[in-house]
Order: sequence, then structure tokens, then C-alpha cells
Amino acid sequence: MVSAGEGSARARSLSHVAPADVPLQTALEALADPVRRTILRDLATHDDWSRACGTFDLPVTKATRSHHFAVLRAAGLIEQRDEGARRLNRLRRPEFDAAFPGLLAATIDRAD
Amino acid sequence: MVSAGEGSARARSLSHVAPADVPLQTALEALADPVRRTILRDLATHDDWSRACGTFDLPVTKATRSHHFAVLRAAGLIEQRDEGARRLNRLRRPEFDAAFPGLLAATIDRAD
DNA sequence: TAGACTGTTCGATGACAACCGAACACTAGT
DNA sequence: ACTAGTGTTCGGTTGTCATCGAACAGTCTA
Repeated sequence: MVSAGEGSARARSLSHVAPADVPLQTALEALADPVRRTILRDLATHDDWSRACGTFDLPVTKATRSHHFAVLRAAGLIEQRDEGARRLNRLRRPEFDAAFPGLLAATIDRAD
Repeated sequence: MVSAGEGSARARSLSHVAPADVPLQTALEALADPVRRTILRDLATHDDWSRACGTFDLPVTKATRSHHFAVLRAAGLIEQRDEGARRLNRLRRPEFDAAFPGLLAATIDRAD
């Protein structure tokens, strides 16, 4: 145990944005990237918190990968949580659907 | 009369793409621009063929405006037709909705 | 404590899209 | 024919984003 506060320094640096506070522009830009859509489709077909960032099959390096996860988080599309050295993910489907009805379905329930 | 063919040279150069043949990537990129969404919202609230390109209130020059209309056409979002010197527009709502169910509604039935 | 593993941050690069002014093409009216 | 109006095309600029390697920061286990 290293701190009496809430979570580690790493966990505290993890900032989330509520989908309701996300501008449409930000949401669309986040969805308009094929790598990010791959991540979202993958999350949509797996249980919450079952996938760490490194377990996705993506054609980019880990630096770029980390960037994409940050964009998805800032767009209110995913939630992240630390579990040991790994960072687990969850698709924020109900919250995002409430803020942008139909957008997520129209975007990921379909091949490219 | 200048030609026995179908329409004028100008009209013949107007190529349209069926929404069903548009990649999701192209559709999302077209929708991820605020100027283009303004055009689409405008079209959605007016009768078909009632608006010429120049009649839209947009914060860009006519060169940029022309570019945006070309992008919307290539994404299967609008159809254009020449009427004298003006080019009239129509939102391809049913065709686009069939190809991308819910996407257009999620994008334009909402403030930015 | 050393090493392996996971993920972020930094700095730089390349590609691409939005944007503009100017020139051009077409149409309609005078 | 001239002029005015509408829209496209061209060349160039600018800003932004995806991408990478390298360095760094935590976490876990031996």
C-alpha cells in the first residue's frame, strides 16, 4: 500500500468524461477512425472489463494504441479501470446511447 | 440546343454515387464536418429541390462551399440537379437511411 | 532488487483535409 | 455581344491528426 487516498497515482490520472457532456463533433471524430471502430466492435462483443488494452488485435504500435484509447475515453465511449499493471476497458453503451441515440449502433453494427 | 445527348456538358459532369455503394468510412468523414452538417440540417427542413448551393448561410467562401457539396455528393448524402445557372439540392434521406440505418438521424437531429 | 510486462508521454514526421483567391465555364437577361 | 449571377477547378497555404521510436512510469514476480 503506497497511499491512503483513493487509488494510485496512475488511477487518479485517468480522467473520464460523461457522454452527455461530449459535443457531437467530438463523438463523430472519435467514430470516424477505423482503428477506433475496431476497438469498439471488439468491446461490444465481449463482457465488460474482460479486455485489457494490449489484448486487441490492431495494426499499430502501442504508442498509437494508447492514443486511440485516450480519444475514445475523451469522447465518452469507453470507461477504463486499472487492474494491476493492466488497464481494463468497458464500452459505455447505455450512457452513450442516451446521449447520442442510434449513433453507436449505426456505426459499429456494420462492416466497414 | 447545343447537344443531342442527355443534358448539358455541365449536367453530364455531375456524378452521383448510390448510398449503398458508399463505405462507412466515407459516410462518417462526410458527417464529421460542421459545415456539411449545417447543409444537411438545412436540407432536412426544406422541400426537395428548393435550395440552390448559393442559398445556404455558411461561413466559408464559394470555393470551399463547392468542395463541401462535392463531398456530400460522393458520400451519397445529397443529389444535385441543374436548373439554369443554379444547382438545386435534395437530401437522399430514404436511400441513405436504407444503407446506414439511424446514422443520419443520429447526426442531424441534434444541435452540435 | 532485478527483470519482465503493461501502458503513457514526448518529440518528430508525413499525410491529408479545410480553406482561400483567382481564373474559368456556363446560364440568363439586356 | 455584353454583363451579371452561379458554381467549379486550380494552385498553394495552413492546421491537425495518425503514426512511430524512444524514454519513462507503475505493477507484478522471482
